[in-house]
Amino acid sequence: MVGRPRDERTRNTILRRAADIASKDGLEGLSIGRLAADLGVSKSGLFGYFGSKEELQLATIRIAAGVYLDEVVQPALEVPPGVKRVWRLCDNWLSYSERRVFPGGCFFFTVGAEFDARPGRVRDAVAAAGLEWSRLVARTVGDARRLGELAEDTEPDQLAFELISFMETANALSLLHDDPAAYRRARTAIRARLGVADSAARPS
Amino acid sequence: MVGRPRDERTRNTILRRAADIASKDGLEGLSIGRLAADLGVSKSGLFGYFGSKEELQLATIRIAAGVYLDEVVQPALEVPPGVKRVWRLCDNWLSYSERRVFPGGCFFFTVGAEFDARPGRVRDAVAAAGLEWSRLVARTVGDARRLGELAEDTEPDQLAFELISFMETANALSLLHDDPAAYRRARTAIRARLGVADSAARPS
DNA sequence: CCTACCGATCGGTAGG
DNA sequence: CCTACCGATCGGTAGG
Repeated sequence: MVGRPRDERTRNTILRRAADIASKDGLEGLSIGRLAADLGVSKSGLFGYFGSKEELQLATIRIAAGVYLDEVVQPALEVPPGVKRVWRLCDNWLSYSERRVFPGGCFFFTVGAEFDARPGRVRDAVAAAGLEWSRLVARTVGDARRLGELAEDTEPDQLAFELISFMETANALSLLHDDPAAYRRARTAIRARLGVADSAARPS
Repeated sequence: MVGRPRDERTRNTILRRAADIASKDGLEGLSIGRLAADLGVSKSGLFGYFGSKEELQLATIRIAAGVYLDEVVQPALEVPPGVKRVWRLCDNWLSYSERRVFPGGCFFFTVGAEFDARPGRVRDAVAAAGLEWSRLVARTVGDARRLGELAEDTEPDQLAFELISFMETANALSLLHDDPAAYRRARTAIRARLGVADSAARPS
């Protein structure tokens, strides 16, 4: 009953826009009045969909997680388990960041940095999403090792940490310095770490 | 004449507190009224030191850069050039983050993520500080290579990117998940990358 | 789902 | 360096 079934399309439109704004200005920088003006609706009308700013923030995180799943995770699961799937996951992530699916780069990078030193439900939701992602990367690495495609002494959590480090930092540096070279550096580092060939990325 | 020489100690106290707040809540989350209340002075009195919020933000960045220099850079320059100096620089950074010299972790990580998608002087100052740091790491790596302590085909910019990735991500994950293991992972990754022994960090 | 409003807080200023 | 204030905006509510 909550969420007015008939208006779910409108609700999704609102949240997709909210995620775009939050990727640039954060979930605190996202104001209800500005979002309403942006969408050409009244502030109290928009407010009614969520009931509080915190609920709007939490719903925005859920929508962004859906985008992330569609853009990064799902297409990688079409590749069979192994090093190639690990590479696909990383390359999809870098492409998602590079294409500015969210205009402020990775939504979860922005809001992670914003809430990492504050308590509350928003922080908990952001942290949970990040943990799920870390575990997915580690599990995918673990599969590749079990298949004999990575050294036997590979520690999945450690390698996942390293891969995620390259991705996050490419996102951060490309935004702060308007420098696409960061993505090239991340791909070089990830390829070296996985021992995959420099195939798709060297037409020039 | 700007900055009232007689009050420079007060000014420094204000700015050091401002940097602490900004490391948690960002440079936009830093409000003049809250900062004044925190320090027990009037809002307009504090305002008079800076003249605008943007000038307060820029002065806060300069103070934070000084802390960074004292905590991370200077002590590493006491070690002679080479791989050990690179390691020292990285280890100092991780310690600076881990000891919460700023309560919200690395000041520049927080404000970098906050301003990476907004134009303006604050962003430019944050980006310039980040670039200076990247170049210092790359130069230190280049020195080590020239001394024959790293492989001849080491690319300083690439290795600097990788080292910085591990540091930034340790900071981010330790905060978001309240998990000190991130620092261990970063040190493991950096040691492997530099080929330095697991000396100081394995008493247990 | 709208207009009109609430108290709180924002950056900034007047006046002393 | 203070008190007192400015208009703008914040999240949220009343009333229809």
